[in-house]
Amino acid sequence: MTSRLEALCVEKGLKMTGQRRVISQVLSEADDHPDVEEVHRRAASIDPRISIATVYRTMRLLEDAQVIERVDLGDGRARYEEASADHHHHLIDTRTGRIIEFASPELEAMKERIARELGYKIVGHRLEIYGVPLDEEDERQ
Amino acid sequence: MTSRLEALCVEKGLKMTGQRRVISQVLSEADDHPDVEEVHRRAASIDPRISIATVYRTMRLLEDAQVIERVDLGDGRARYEEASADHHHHLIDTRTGRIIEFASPELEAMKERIARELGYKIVGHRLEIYGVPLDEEDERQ
DNA sequence: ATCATACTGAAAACCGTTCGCAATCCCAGC
DNA sequence: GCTGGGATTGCGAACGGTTTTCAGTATGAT
Ligand SMILES: [Mn+2]
Ligand SMILES: [Mn+2]
Ligand SMILES: [Zn+2]
Ligand SMILES: [Zn+2]
Repeated sequence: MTSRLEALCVEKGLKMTGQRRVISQVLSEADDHPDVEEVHRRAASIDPRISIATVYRTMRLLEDAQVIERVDLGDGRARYEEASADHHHHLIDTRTGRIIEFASPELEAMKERIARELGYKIVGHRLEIYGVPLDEEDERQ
Repeated sequence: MTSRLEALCVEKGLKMTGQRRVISQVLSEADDHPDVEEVHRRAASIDPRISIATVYRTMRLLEDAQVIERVDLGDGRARYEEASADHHHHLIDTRTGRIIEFASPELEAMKERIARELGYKIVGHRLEIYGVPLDEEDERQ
C-alpha cells in the first residue's frame, strides 16, 4: 500500500527506499506531532532494521522537500507534522502536554501589519501559546 | 559600583559572590540579547577567572529569580535579556541578525481571546517574526 | 575570626542531532 | 531479468549547547 506521503515523495523525484516508505507511512498515519524518537519507535515496529540515523536523515529530507514541517514546541527536540495547506499554530496544555491546533486570520493579518509598520516583510514566524484548562485554573500544580 | 541587577539580586536574598556581581554588571549594561558565551566573554574581560560553567549556573539562577528572561530565537542557544515590566516580542532580520523589539496590546488581547475560546487560560506564550527589510525584499539571498 | 554552607572551576556526562565510512541498496540502462 | 555506479544505510564517533560531579574555596551569619 503506498501512503499519501510516499506518493508525494515519488512526485518530488525522491529515491524510494524501504526505510523511506516505512517512515512515510508512519508520518501519513500520524495525527499528532511526534519527535524523531517517536517516529523511529513507530517505524521500527513495522521494520526493526531502521536506524535512528536514517530517521533523522529522512526527516530532514522530507522537511527540505516540504513534505513535512518542523514544529518547535519549546521542549528541546524537533517535532514534525505533515505539511498542509492550512497554516496553524499550537496551544500546549502544560498540565497534560496535549496540543491543540488553531488558526486565526485576524492574528495573521495583525502580525503582517506589525512587520510592515516596522519596515519588514515577513519570511517566517512562530507562535505558541501555553495554557491550562479554564476549569482547572485554580488547581495546584 | 553596584549594578542594577546586583541590587535586585540582593533584594531577592541571593548570596552575592564576585562572579555574580560581574555577571550582574554585564547584564545590566547589555542592551542586546547575548547568549551565554557572549555573557562569558564580556564577564571574562572584567574578571578572567570566571568560568563558563558559573555563567551557565548564574543565568539559570537569575532566570529562576525572574531577574532576567530567557529568549529563544530559534538558533540553537538560549539568549537573555533583563526582565522588564514591559512585555514585548522580537522581529529578527534574517539578513543581518538584527533584532527589533515590538509590543502590541491588540495582539496580546487577541491571543488571550483565542485561548479563552479554546477553554484555556494562558500561562505563557511565544511569538517571533522573521523578516527582511521591505526595501530589500527582492534582493537575492 | 570561625564555621557550616553555598559556590566555584575543570572536566566529564548529557542529550538531541549530524557526520564519516564501509557495506548495501536502488533503479536506469542494457 | 541482470548489472554498475551513485545514492542510501547502519553503526559509532563527533558535535554543540548545557548540566552535573567533585574537590577546593569563598561567603556571610554568628
Ligand atoms: Mn500542528
Ligand atoms: Mn527583547
Ligand atoms: Zn501564523
Ligand atoms: Zn506577548
